[in-house]
Amino acid sequence: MTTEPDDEALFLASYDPLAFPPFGVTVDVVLLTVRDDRFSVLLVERDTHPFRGRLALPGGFVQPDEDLDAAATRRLAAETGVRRDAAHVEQLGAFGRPGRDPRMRVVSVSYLVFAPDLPAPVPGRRTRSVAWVPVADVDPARLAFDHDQVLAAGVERARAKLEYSPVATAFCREEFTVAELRRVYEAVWGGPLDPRNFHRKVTGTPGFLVPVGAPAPVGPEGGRPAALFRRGSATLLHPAMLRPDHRPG
Amino acid sequence: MTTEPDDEALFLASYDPLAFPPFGVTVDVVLLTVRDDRFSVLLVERDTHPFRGRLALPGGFVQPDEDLDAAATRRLAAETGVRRDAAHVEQLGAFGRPGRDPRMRVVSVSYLVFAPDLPAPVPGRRTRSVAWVPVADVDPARLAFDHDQVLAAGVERARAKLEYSPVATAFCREEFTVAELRRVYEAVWGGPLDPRNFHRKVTGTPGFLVPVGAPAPVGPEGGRPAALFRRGSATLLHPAMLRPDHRPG
DNA sequence: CGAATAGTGTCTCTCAGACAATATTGC
DNA sequence: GCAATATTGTCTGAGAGACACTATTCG
Repeated sequence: MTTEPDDEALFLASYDPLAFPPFGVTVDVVLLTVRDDRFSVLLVERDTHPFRGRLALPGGFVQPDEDLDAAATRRLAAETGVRRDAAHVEQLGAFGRPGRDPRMRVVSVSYLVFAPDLPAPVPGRRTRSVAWVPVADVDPARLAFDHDQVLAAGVERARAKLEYSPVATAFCREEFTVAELRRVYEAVWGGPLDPRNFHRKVTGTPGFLVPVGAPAPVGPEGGRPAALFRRGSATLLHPAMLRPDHRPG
Repeated sequence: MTTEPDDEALFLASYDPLAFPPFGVTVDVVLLTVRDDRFSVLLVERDTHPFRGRLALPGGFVQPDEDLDAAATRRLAAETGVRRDAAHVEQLGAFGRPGRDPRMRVVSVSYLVFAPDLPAPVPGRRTRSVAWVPVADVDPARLAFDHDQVLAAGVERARAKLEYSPVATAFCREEFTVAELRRVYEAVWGGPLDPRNFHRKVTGTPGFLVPVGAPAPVGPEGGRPAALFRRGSATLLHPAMLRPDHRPG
């Protein structure tokens, strides 16, 4: 069942990588957060061709000996200052339509990142500016490449994932209140949730939240102080959170 | 906001695609079906290097002007005879760890396909043989490349997707009985389901199944004949089907 | 009729959604 | 006390799981 070493070596020696059509491989990062109760994405204004002056997702070419995940987290850190362990990172998918990049055939592997509200990031080398933009305010026609499709896929995945996984906590700081978590859900789903049912639900779902020993923070403008929580160990929520009007068809 | 044409043309003219590290891009297909009540995957035995003699998922290099989806359906048709419209096809993800292919740096975009039980497929050019293998019988260590990881991701995605989407019907022929659909769920999830609750559930979930006018097929070895159904128009199930013991943690 | 499979009804328990009521803070 | 926010409790209806029961076929 195993191949003979001599045979294998012979084959490798005669193999010419350039006989295969050359592709470029990039990573693009859909970095999402909740800022001022607005579900927002990090966009950069490109300062080089192609799509110079247009808004785009941060990203760039994968290096020859670099894993895809490593490339994504490298771009994330370089262009936004977010460290991998401070956020939720998952692969979103590959986008490779011929012609999506006018320079050459490029396949982009996109990554979805959830991070808590962050200080304003700094522009990178090829970017004129970088900014958080509320998802609802993004004009898809203004985005470079096929980043409108990538962003749409990331946003929809984020909305779906909040239902059955505890990743919403990745939008919060390490310690947070139930109300803060609820505002994350409300921002991502785009509608109000009943604070009382929400509270009962998240505190009653096993593994979602763990109470912090010192349960008394401040109150911003009055009201009873809220208890603090950290994220629990669950990777899936059971039962799931349900989007209010969610009637699929 | 838009770039000047002269500027753009100048840049493109001076651009050298080969200055970027060359990647190979392949598609791999995780083709799943239910055969004899067994959840099975199509594997080929490789007849060329690398991994000659080892089992692998069907796949191959993407052509220079070919869309990723098109490449996947092309390989699907070429190596298995399955047409795209006869199956459910979705992208699974990209796998691109350096070293996963000894020939060169290769990023594989994998596709997940659900098809009804099919006649035995024929081997392709670089494959010695091709066969349906029950998922439970696959030895991950015997698979070529990183196809153990790709297969595992596809299997888990399939199991999860049966919960909230009607894709299980893609494993059935165009017209099917509730019992046939139930055996699909049982094969994929690996355990028995209550036929009575299952029947009530699937027929009661809006958009999942539509009854066929002529509701009387044959009975294989006795028993009341079952009604026939086709898949409905729903893309998501509400409420979802639930895996029996599914206690995430 | 008996065996086998298809399909319906019933009961209980969990849980989502609506919303009343209580608790705890600042002013 | 009053306003504001946090948290608990109560009720109702949908639905999942267990399982008795009826329906329809073949031999």
